[in-house]
Amino acid sequence: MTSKYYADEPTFHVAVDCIVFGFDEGKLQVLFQRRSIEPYNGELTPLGGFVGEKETLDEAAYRVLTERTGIKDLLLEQLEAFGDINRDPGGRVISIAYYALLDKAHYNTTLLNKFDCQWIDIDNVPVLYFDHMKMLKKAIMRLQDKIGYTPIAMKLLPKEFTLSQIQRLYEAILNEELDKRNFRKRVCDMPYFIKTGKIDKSNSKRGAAIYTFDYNKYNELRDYHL
Amino acid sequence: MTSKYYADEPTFHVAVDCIVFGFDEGKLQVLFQRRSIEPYNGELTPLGGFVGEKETLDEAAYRVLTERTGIKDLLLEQLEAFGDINRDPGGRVISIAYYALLDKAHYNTTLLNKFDCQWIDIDNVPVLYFDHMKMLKKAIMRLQDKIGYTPIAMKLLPKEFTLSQIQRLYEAILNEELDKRNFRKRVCDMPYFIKTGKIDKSNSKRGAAIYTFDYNKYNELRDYHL
DNA sequence: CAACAAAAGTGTACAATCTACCCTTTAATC
DNA sequence: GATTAAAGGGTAGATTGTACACTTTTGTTG
Repeated sequence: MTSKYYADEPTFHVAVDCIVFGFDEGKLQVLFQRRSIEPYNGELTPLGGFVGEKETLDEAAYRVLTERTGIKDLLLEQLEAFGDINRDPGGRVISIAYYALLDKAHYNTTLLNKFDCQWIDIDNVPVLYFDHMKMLKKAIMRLQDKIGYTPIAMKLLPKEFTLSQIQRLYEAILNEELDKRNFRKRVCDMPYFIKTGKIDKSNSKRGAAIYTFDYNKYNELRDYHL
Repeated sequence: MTSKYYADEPTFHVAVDCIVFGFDEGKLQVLFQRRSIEPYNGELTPLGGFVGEKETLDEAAYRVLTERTGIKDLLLEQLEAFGDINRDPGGRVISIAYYALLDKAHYNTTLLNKFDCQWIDIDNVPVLYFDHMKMLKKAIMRLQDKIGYTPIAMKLLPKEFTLSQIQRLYEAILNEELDKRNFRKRVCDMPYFIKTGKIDKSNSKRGAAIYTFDYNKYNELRDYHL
């Protein structure tokens, strides 16, 4: 890396590591990849990669995610930079941790094999190396926090969903049971959850009302309050 | 930077930038330094410096702060990594932004001149270069957020303080007036605000009760809830 | 020394929000 | 038409948040 003014300063490898969340069969899941380079070749790690000279940190994270999941519509947010000296025994690497939320339904499963990735239930995550467990914990805490005041969790669901599905999602994220009546009240009070009129019969004989999330209305209301 | 395994990957300059808050005469203030290198030599910037090969990010931030303020007891927390390609016209530099809270009473003012630093009222900050305004805004938002559920703001006050002082501090941070009775109720309900029995007459004829913050008790209670 | 000024200190009623809690509806299946 | 399995809906009580105004104290001043 050449620099006109700062040439005497040290330089570092910079990487991104993405904790990718999905939701399937009532379980919160995280996407891992088998590492294909030394050291720790073969171990599970979050989706990561080095930052390129011509890309921002966000772009690097987005590139890593899209190339390995095939999904372009996802929520991506930086967590924190990790820079302990020996965090990576392969060399000094400063890693910018991200978390991402995506709808597994859009996942290109052929990429699972190509990149040797796998989804793992959140309560079944194995030992992680480096400081990846710290990243995962931070990601979970951030997610738990943030679903309390923004509807980001909707990024984990298909465009159309039932109230029961949202509740199961929230329960999976918060790792606790929620009262059905109180939960539905809160959701239905928000004007950006729209009842489509359609009915989903896949999970009950009676059928459940199908809702969508109106991002336009949500953004309008948010902007209005700023 | 040599690396056994990652030698082919690009490397970057990595810096830390610290938004340092102080509190004086009822005003929230930020510490700036006149930049002494090109480009933008002479402009005001947050306290920053390059990360060294043998230090973590936190250590780099702490080093920059202690060497330029003389203060060792301060709250330091990472905000976010900034990595836009042209954020620094002097070269590609990835900057890890921090914010810090310290008690100006302990500030070594001889260092103000030595490092060409100055305190500026939060409502009087000039145009900032690079992405420093983003960092400042993020720091303020984080601070505003966080004082709602943790007592970090106490790091901005001397060890002993009056209730009026805390209230003025909170008002300065939140940039709004608070109801005196409600505010005092909330503070006094917390068992780690300790009335010393001493009285401060510097600001009123009547005199105000002097309190301290009991960090031990606070940590005990926090730990208990985890 | 009496009046004044300036900040400290205190309590209550109302509103809003959160929480706990169970029975009815619907339609597919047998 | 009996059974089943999930969806759907309302209320009372507790807790929390908010709005609001006067008294106390003591140094200063005339």
